[in-house]
Amino acid sequence: MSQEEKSSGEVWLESMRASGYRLTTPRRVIVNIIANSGYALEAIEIFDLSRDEYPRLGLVTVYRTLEKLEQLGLVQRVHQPDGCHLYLRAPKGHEHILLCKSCRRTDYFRGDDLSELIEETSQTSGFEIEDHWLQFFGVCKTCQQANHVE
Amino acid sequence: MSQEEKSSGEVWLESMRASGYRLTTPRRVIVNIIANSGYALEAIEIFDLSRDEYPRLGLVTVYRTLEKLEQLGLVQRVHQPDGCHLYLRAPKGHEHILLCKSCRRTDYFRGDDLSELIEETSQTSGFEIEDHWLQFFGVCKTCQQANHVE
DNA sequence: TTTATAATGAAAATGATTATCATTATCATT
DNA sequence: AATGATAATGATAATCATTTTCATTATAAA
Repeated sequence: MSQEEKSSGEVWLESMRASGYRLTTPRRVIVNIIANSGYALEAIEIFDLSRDEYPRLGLVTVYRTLEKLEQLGLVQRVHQPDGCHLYLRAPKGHEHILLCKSCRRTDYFRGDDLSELIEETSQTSGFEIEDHWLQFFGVCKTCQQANHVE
Repeated sequence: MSQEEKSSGEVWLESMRASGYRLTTPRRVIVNIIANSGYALEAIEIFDLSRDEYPRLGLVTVYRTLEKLEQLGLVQRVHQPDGCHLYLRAPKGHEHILLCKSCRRTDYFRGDDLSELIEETSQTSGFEIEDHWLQFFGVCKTCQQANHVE
């Protein structure tokens, strides 16, 4: 909690470097856009926002960078009932995602320990359960107010 | 539990009719494919399976029928970490989806009552939570065995 | 510096989904 | 059973997100 503290973006870049990826300007720009956004973004939105800083960026590089960040567990591709392929900071530890349906604002919450239910469901179904999703969808405070005015 | 019992397909078709949709051969065929499948299917797979029974079916009709079945809450579009747009029978009541990553076999489980967590998260975040997803992903018994043989 | 090669971006290709529109089928009414 | 309004269909074309290809450029280790 001093000036020494690293931003998420810096941490992500270090993580990429540690995995043997080269640090390039396109990657720096893309990473910072996502790490500093409180919203789930489409690839094309990340592209547009990044080009404000680095106009000769190619859309392909956005896709390639997203792919790597996803593999490193830093970014999560988000799926929603009525669409998919939005990207946001991956939840840490036992966090889960809370997403505004209207503006795609992102929040994270800590929830039930699902390990018991997972164990129980494994037994009953015979499945070996490897992943789980617990996601909430709703309307954030700002969008609730916006809709009231009408 | 007699011969009188209606198959899921028949129930879905009645529900479509009740909503004012006409009952057509393409719809009957598509509905039965999905209702009787234990797997989450892609649109193109539903198309191929349906054409065994009704060869002049158009792919567009599959998409249109899926859209309606989804609106009626009978079919759910499934999203997975590494892809989306698979279709399966929607979970009923408090059921949740369990999906095999390997063969897309579908199962359903009953789980935690999330209402308390939802209430609590609403308070903390200020979000008005409207929907939630609890999904498990794993490997079904059959695929576990298949992988052992090698 | 130099150099091997990872990364980039432009362009083309692909593939899933959607829109258009003339034709056909359903079903309420006769 | 026949009629007719119109919902539904399917062929085709259009759209749009994502991926592939490949010549050029930038990174970072030596």
